[in-house]
Amino acid sequence: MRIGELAELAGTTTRALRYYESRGLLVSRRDANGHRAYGEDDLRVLRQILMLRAFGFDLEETRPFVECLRAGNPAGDTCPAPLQAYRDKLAELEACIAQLSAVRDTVRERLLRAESGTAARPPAVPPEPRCELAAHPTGDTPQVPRITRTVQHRAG
Amino acid sequence: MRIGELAELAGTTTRALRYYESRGLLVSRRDANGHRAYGEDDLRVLRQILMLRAFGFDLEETRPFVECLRAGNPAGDTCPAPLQAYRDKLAELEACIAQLSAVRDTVRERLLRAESGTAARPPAVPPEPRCELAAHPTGDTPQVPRITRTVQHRAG
DNA sequence: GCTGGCGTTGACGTCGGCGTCAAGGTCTAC
DNA sequence: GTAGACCTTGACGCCGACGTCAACGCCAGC
Repeated sequence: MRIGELAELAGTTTRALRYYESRGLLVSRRDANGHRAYGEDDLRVLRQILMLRAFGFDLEETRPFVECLRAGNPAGDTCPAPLQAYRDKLAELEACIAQLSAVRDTVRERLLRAESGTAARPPAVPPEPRCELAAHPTGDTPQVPRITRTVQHRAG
Repeated sequence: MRIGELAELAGTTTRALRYYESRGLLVSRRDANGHRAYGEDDLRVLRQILMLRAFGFDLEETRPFVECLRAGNPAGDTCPAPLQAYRDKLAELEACIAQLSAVRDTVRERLLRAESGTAARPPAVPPEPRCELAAHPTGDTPQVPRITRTVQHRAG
């Protein structure tokens, strides 16, 4: 199977596949003419990646699952590292949900005060972690939520 | 008051202030030497902006509030546009929380299955909107959650 | 042999919200 | 006069996950 076929089967683009390969997540044999050649196991790896991305894992976080698959496990998530990755992501999700709920409550309160004309404003600035929320990107592919850590640039 | 003083009073940086001005959110008089000069109302506008950013509004979304303040309202959120912005943001927050909760449930379920060794995997791909969740960026400033819409680039 | 459709690598563009130089001007204190 | 602390504009850097050219190779069918 060549790259275009694999991409279509998995519902993504050739560009994404080449990008995953550049990150070391996908590997490819090459035909005599240099074209990438894939098999069924590559499709499984790719689907694993895409599913996790859909759950909000960023690419690097999918690596333990990919390695687990490559190690021969039929499911990519039964090794210790993927299990821990699940737990970490769950904790992240819980924290973000709590955070967003707190913000929602604060915004709701401010809306009520503003509607009633009661101009009260405690600084009311919630705590540390950040949650970014985004609309669906292109509308052509069935998009799915995404959760990403975004530690900002501060290194010189 | 000059830019450094204003920035420190509001707990931000001069770079941010110049950026806000470049976006048309802050306006500045100039001293004879070309230095920016600010007053108390500029501090109010700036605080409004920073508070909303802390709630997850992106810069452009703070504009109605700024305009409401400039229109003479003591609170920036009693005009129709800011009220609607509050409501929109609330709806966005609710949607994102629901989305993240659904993902959390799915991930939790997959964790349980993987822990028990039961390799079952329905595609289980949740719906459309995206939520991005990020860690605190630098750790030096008291950071706060952020919610942003990120409609991706597709225009040519 | 020529068009069309696939593939290849490389490199720049995109998004927001600033950080971080760089190269200079201004004012104050010593 | 000179060091230092402030200010100015301009421009590039950063982050992830690709999109989007550009310029080329390979192969099939006409």
